[in-house]
Amino acid sequence: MEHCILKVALDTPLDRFFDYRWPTSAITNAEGEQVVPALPQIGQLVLLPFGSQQLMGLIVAISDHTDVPEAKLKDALELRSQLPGLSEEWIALCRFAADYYQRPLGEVALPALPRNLRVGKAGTLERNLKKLAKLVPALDANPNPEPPLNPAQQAAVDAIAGAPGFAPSLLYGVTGSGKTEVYLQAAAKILAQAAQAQVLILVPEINLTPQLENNIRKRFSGIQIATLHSGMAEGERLQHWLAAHLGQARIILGTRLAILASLPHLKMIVIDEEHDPSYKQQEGLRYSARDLAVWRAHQLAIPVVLGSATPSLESWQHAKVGRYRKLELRERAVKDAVLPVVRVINQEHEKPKDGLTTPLINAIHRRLEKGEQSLLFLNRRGYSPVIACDACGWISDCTRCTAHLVMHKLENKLRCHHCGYEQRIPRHCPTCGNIDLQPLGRGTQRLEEGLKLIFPEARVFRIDADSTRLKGSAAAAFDTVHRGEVDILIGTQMVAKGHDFKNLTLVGALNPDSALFSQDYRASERLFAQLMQVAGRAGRAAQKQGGNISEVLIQTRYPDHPLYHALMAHDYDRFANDLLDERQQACMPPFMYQALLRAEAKELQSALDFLHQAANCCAHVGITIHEPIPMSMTRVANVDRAQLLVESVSRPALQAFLKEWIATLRGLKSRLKWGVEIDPVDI
DNA sequence: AGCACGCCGACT
DNA sequence: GTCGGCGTGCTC
Repeated sequence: MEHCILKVALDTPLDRFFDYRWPTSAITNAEGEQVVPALPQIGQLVLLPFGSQQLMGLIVAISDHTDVPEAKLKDALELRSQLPGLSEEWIALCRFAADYYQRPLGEVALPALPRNLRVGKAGTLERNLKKLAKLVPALDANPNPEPPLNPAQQAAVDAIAGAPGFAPSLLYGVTGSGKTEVYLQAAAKILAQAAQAQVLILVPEINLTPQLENNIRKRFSGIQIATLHSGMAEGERLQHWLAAHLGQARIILGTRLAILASLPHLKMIVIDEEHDPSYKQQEGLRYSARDLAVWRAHQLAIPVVLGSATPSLESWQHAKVGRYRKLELRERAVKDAVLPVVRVINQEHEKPKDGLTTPLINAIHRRLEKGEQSLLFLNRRGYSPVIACDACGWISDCTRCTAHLVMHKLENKLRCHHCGYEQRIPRHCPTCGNIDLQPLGRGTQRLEEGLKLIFPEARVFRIDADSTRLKGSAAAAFDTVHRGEVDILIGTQMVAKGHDFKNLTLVGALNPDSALFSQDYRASERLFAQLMQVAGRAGRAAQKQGGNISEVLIQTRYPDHPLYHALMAHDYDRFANDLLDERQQACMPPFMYQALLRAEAKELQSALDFLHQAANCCAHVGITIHEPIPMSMTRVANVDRAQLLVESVSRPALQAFLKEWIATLRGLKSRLKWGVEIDPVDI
């Protein structure tokens, strides 16, 4: 019998391919019939015996010889020939990501596929393919009536959809400036240019931006739209993935994981809110969907649009030096909309009562009188971040983490937000017995309690991760606000994204100061974006006759901080340029390339020892290796974590060093858990 | 990473 | 007597 050799990538940390036999001449099957096996192709999936388990592998090469000894070589079990193979471009994308993030190809490519494709039986796949074939795709990609654009929007659409080849654009415009309309009309043009063209639109979190999905579906009611995000059920996920892979879905809307979808006719990528931290995966393969999107666009020579009111400094710098075209939308495109007035309230002069200063309380009163809504933004859930005993100094620390137990009064629980530990709130101090335990600080629950006392007649409503724990309840909560059944909305960062509250004219930001002096140098950049975004919830349709001007009031102890000044002046340009200058002078990203080696162990010292050993095990010319340090939150769930920062002004030099370094570290055979992160965002 | 094999402690 | 702890070695 004749065979060929399949070179296969597998989802294992072993950085090599595995060889398997596949028959190329007729064989006898179980029923005793002679059958000719399917001809394998690069990009197809195969089911394989691997050790004692069965795994799905991706064929990356087909050959007629192998260096693997005959005794070790095994036969592949099943070829998934029903499914068109993954394209060479897709494999190249995975290979790039694998190289860039220093992982084996199989660890990138296979987890990027729907689980049902990897572990499911052939029958599941066939059923899904049949279901899709029945769904005859409507092929009318013409958009429904499009609203007129202002000149800046029109120029942006023309620039994006008119330029052939790789053309990255930074679409810079405040909330309400009409970025979405630019995406939609640019997408319409791209879809019109080629009969099969696909457009990928990435959003930070799909569940928080249902309005965008609705807009897309309404506009393009004639074509199939696929959505891809982590909250989907596996069956649904497979359906949508297949629709994209087979080219049936013409618009693909998804979160960061959608950047690794198979899109055979991809002609444009949009990254909405490109600065958003959720584009960076924070576990496993820590990739940046935004960066991969730009690479993918470059690979395919297609346009990519990065949209934001507060672009990341990385993108800002690219635009500054001309690598990206900056397309600016200065006016608010929404009818009658004006920018909200942003003011700071000096907390040193105006002492807050129940967390609220008098000017803020008065501003809320004015909205209540006019029947308008107010939003109070407090990025801290629970009742109070910690409770303490006045008598002996005991505080509610988590025994398993370097963190406080947060008081959740409604559930009568102390809860660790990092490891999930919870206990009843103690009636008296566990060390001295004092019954007078004090909640320190203020979370959304406590703010809600205070507001109900100050405004007994108002309908106060809270939206945070606790109030929306049940699936689907977040959407219901937002609907309640949209229906006008809420006067005062309290929310964490959950409310900052996407939602356009028509009747909301006041936003109060409580206690944002801590980010100003954070260890993390990116904290102020994030704070600006967050405040800008939450400010954008107000004032989209404000200033109807008799209505209040939309107002954003920030309670701070540092009213003169440049960040607040820039916010009041709506001047992100200056803020970003100043930050970039600082970064350049301090040799920080984007003027420096970084990687982080993390280690975890039961004892902090063994993690630090490993990192010290790592720091001294390799030659490093042109690479700076910093001192190993415990992570700022050292212990989580009884595991101590430490990290080692590595940086270079040359990315190729850093990449080359890392490759060698990681190989050496693997050779150390250390028993503790470690990993390397490229372009870390929180250090 | 899984997973099996392998050699030493407390239990029906 | 065996169930099970996790050390180490392999996966085409």
